[in-house]
Amino acid sequence: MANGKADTTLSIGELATRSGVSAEAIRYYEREHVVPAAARGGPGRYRRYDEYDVERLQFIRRARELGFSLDEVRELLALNDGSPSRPCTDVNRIARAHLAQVDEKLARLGALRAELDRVISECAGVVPVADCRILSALSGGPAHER
Amino acid sequence: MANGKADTTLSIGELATRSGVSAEAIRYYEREHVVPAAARGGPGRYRRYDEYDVERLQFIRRARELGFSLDEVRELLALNDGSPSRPCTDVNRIARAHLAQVDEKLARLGALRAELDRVISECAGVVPVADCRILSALSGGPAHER
DNA sequence: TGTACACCTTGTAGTGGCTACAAGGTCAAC
DNA sequence: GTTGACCTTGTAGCCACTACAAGGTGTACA
Repeated sequence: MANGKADTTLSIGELATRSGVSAEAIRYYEREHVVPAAARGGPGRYRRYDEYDVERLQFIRRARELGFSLDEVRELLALNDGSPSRPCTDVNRIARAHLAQVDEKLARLGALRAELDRVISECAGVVPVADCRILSALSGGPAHER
Repeated sequence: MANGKADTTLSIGELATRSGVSAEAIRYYEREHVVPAAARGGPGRYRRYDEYDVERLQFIRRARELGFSLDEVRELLALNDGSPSRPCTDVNRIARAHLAQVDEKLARLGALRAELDRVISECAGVVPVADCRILSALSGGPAHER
């Protein structure tokens, strides 16, 4: 209570600046129960935050940057808040499942990229539209697709 | 007019089956002016289609599978419909710009994947939550992030 | 001719994770 | 007291659909 850190209070705009999460996103997280409803301190009815909230939002931002969904972020936060002596099996499960999803997305995008590249490479861009290999590929050209 | 192909008429459901595009998506494309409003033929007011529409929808489906946006699809269709003797410069431009976007997305996703993998590899999943490297990385661990 | 039933119609809401307003309220400083 | 920056809630928009509701139509068969 007297640690000189937790009793600084911040507005949502200050929290936004400090955490790197926009004020609108913070309100959105509150609506979506990713973070609890902020206390409305002081004389008025504005949301008030402290250093703990800065850390929390930074946690969320980093998780989002790694591509975790808000559902996953909620779970990770709950695990982070839970019993500190429990093994981090669930954290690992969530992270590995997410990695697997990212790998899938990469594989799909890589295949798409290869196909797109193949289609493009057949066309120099100077022939008449009627002979364009890109368009003929999309029209069901002979090269692939069945 | 008497080529035995163009005068077969199809319902939206049949077009969906033949083109591989759902009936709901076809109606959506009509609303979004990706395809023109269908004729309402026959005795009632149902949409009627022909073989030409099957080809059109297949074109759209293939372009979508390659990740082109509906805006890009509209442009590609217009070029495909335009003067057949014009050079396919614009087709090439659209396709190459799209490829560049895909490459960007791949690079970002690859970097994210590497970072996620790094974070995960530091944690065997059996240590207490309090010592979990995944959570400490998200909390602003010492390894990176600033 | 009746009727069952598959299919179609339009319109609306939801997806994810926000962003971008609009219209008005509050706070702090001067 | 007044300015002006900041905050409030609520709503709409993004993308490319999907899903559903409530009702209309087409056709096959009895």
